[in-house]
Amino acid sequence: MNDLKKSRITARKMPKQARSGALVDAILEAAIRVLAEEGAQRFTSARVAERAGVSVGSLYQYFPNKAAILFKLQSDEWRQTSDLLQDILKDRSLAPLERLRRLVRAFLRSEFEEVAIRTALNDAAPLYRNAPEAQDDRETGAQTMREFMREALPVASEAEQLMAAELIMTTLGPVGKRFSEAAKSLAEVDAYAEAMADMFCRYLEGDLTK
Amino acid sequence: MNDLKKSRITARKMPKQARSGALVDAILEAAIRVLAEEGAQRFTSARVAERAGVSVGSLYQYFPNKAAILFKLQSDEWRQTSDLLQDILKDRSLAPLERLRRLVRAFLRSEFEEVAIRTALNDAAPLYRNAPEAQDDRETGAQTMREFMREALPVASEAEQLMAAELIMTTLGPVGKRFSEAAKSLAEVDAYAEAMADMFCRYLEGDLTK
Amino acid sequence: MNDLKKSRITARKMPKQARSGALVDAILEAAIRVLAEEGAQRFTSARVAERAGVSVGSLYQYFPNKAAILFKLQSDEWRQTSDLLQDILKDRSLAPLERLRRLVRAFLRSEFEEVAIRTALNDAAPLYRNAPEAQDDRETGAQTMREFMREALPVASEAEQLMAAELIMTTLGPVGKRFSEAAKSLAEVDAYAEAMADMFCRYLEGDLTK
Amino acid sequence: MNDLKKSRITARKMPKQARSGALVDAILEAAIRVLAEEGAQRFTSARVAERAGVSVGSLYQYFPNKAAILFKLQSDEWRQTSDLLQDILKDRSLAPLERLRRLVRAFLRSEFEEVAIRTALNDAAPLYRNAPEAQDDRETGAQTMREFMREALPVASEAEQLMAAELIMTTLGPVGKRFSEAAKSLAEVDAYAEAMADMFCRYLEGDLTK
DNA sequence: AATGAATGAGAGTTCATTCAT
DNA sequence: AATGAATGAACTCTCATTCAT
Repeated sequence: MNDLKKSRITARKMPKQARSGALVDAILEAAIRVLAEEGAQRFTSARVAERAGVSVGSLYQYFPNKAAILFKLQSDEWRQTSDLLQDILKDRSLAPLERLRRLVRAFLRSEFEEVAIRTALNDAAPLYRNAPEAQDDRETGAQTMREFMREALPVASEAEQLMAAELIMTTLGPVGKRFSEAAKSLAEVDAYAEAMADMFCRYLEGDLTK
Repeated sequence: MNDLKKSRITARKMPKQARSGALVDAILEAAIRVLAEEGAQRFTSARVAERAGVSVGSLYQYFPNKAAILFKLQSDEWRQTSDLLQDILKDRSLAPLERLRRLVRAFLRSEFEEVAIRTALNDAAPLYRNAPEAQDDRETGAQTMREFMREALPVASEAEQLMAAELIMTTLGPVGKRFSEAAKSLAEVDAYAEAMADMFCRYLEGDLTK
Repeated sequence: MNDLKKSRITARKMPKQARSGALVDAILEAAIRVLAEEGAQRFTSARVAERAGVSVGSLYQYFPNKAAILFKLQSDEWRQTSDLLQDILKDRSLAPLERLRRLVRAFLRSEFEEVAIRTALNDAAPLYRNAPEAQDDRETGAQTMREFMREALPVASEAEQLMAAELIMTTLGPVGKRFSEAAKSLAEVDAYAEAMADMFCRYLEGDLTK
Repeated sequence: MNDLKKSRITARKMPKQARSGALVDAILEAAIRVLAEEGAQRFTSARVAERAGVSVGSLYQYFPNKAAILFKLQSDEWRQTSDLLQDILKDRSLAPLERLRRLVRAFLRSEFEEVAIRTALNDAAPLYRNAPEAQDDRETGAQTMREFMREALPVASEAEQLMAAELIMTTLGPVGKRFSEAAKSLAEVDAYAEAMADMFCRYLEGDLTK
């Protein structure tokens, strides 16, 4: 494989027209299919182009290199998760811990629906991990979680709030993935979600009532 | 349990056949060095052989393919973790939750010491993951954790015990890795360990006292 | 001399439309910049078009292929040299050998000013060399030199005159280039010019006084 | 890197040794054939390997990259020229200027014999020019020429000697190439050689008798 | 006329694995 | 047993040129 000496990973062209936007979409969808059906190892630029019904040349007109495609995919995933966090954690109509419980459930379900892609994308991480922009996307979600903690743990110190946010963010991702890989049915996913949510809630209750 | 040659990451000498054992060890040590210093992407059989001071041909005499080397490494890692679990969780001289706390601490520290290898090994996972034996190694550790749960959560139902065991096993690994990647000092590692242990303990206390 | 476009043929006898003339100029200037700044290897039609602020399509409307651009550039260079030869060698107010000396000096200085382009253009020679028109441009300069020799070597045989003309024309070009590459200052360029002129003059004096 | 066997461009006397030596030779000979028959633009690693009856992989076992092959070829050329200079210029049984005349003749003839290769190799110069070792080979020949000048121009200043050496070395190469490209017969080559030699000799006589 | 998206052959290079010695 | 030369498919990426809009 190629090393990422030039980590210019942001897309080459901004899709001005519907046409190129469609092409970018076609490429990304093809990329997802290749990733899900063939795995990270067989994720090649030629294969993606072919699946997208596009020439390799076109592919490279929209993405500077293979890593950029993967990065875009991952970026979209993070945005999706970030949205989920916002939608659920900021909903003040529910008690904080209830929100957290719903988040865990929603997150695990969304992971479960896309196990194949998420796993393959994870396998491909070494290819795009070094890109500096990768951090930005994560940060948005992390921020939301920290805000949530300020609300959920009003009596805890700031350090405790930060640690709680970090611990839960860190746990949610990889553990969610593992569980959605292991689960065989939606019911099982929900069972796992319940257990994880229990763990998180009891952890936070400790800091809440101390 | 399989009759896999026992050579762990912290190389221990082989009993059986001194010669081939030494060779296998040399290869595995070289593999670790290549992995840690050059990363999963540059982990090639030629490079491993060269670092081991062995010909590629010899390498293929002891390992059927590149994946087998990685698998062995991973297998050793699991055995190490398994030993850790046994040593700590079965020590009845301490209260269960104290044992769990110590386990988390010990686990994170051991991860921290070998971040480079563990990360690279993880990156290489797609190459060896499909091997069926992979499950066996994990199972030993999981078994130990389940036994621990039976002792720690005597009043909980078996389903609850199983879920608790699975949840903690699943969390320990990837979250441990993340934290040991993020940590900059041993003190920070310990802080993370403390938080994780808190989470686990409060979770178990819930089931313990219900 | 510095500005290629000043002595360019297209600038003078541009046919059809002033507009396309401007476009051609823009392309050629961009081509020079690309050549000088990026080198022959990175001289691509896309790059030239972009630098010229023109679409690739337009580029191909004025030049049948990439080689044609390079050929035009080279052609302009030859015309420049040809003009230099005419201006200096035909100036009857000076003694022939003094004219030759001035030519050498002027030529080396002009080469020195444009080392980057000339070197890159030379590197790209394989791409345009096969064009048959290439000879024509050279011929004009060669003709001037032959006429000069008739005047400078009146007692020599025609064969000697021809050979002298060819030898000096052949030497001037590549040796001029080499020296202007090697030289670090204008003074050094002049020193080289002096030596070359000495060589030429002594050579011609031999035929002159035989 | 491997130690590359020395083979000249005219693959006359290569003592067959180890297998790898033969392979390197086969590659270099194939490279010459590709260069001469197909030109610099079609000089690709695949083509060279195929012509050598070898796999691309083997090619890359002996040369780190394409440029290295070209560089080796060029290096051999320089050694050859260097040898020629030594053999002829150091022969004290002849008068200096007679030696110079013979050198010019011999050089032009050897160029003439290998026009195709030398031209193609020159076209490929951009690919290997940047290698720092390239200078070393040139230096040997230049040194010989300087020594010759000390002998041939005993009364001239050192600066004059150096300039004469540089001027003649610089002229010999590219002008020799041009002439051998232009010449249609050996007789014509010799005629060119005579003219060049005249020029050099008259130039040196000026400094000799000043 | 002008555009620039699309093409796809072709380039250089790597590497897991084999097998004659 | 041990070696390491040899293989060649596979990979990423480039670029001259065309052609629908």
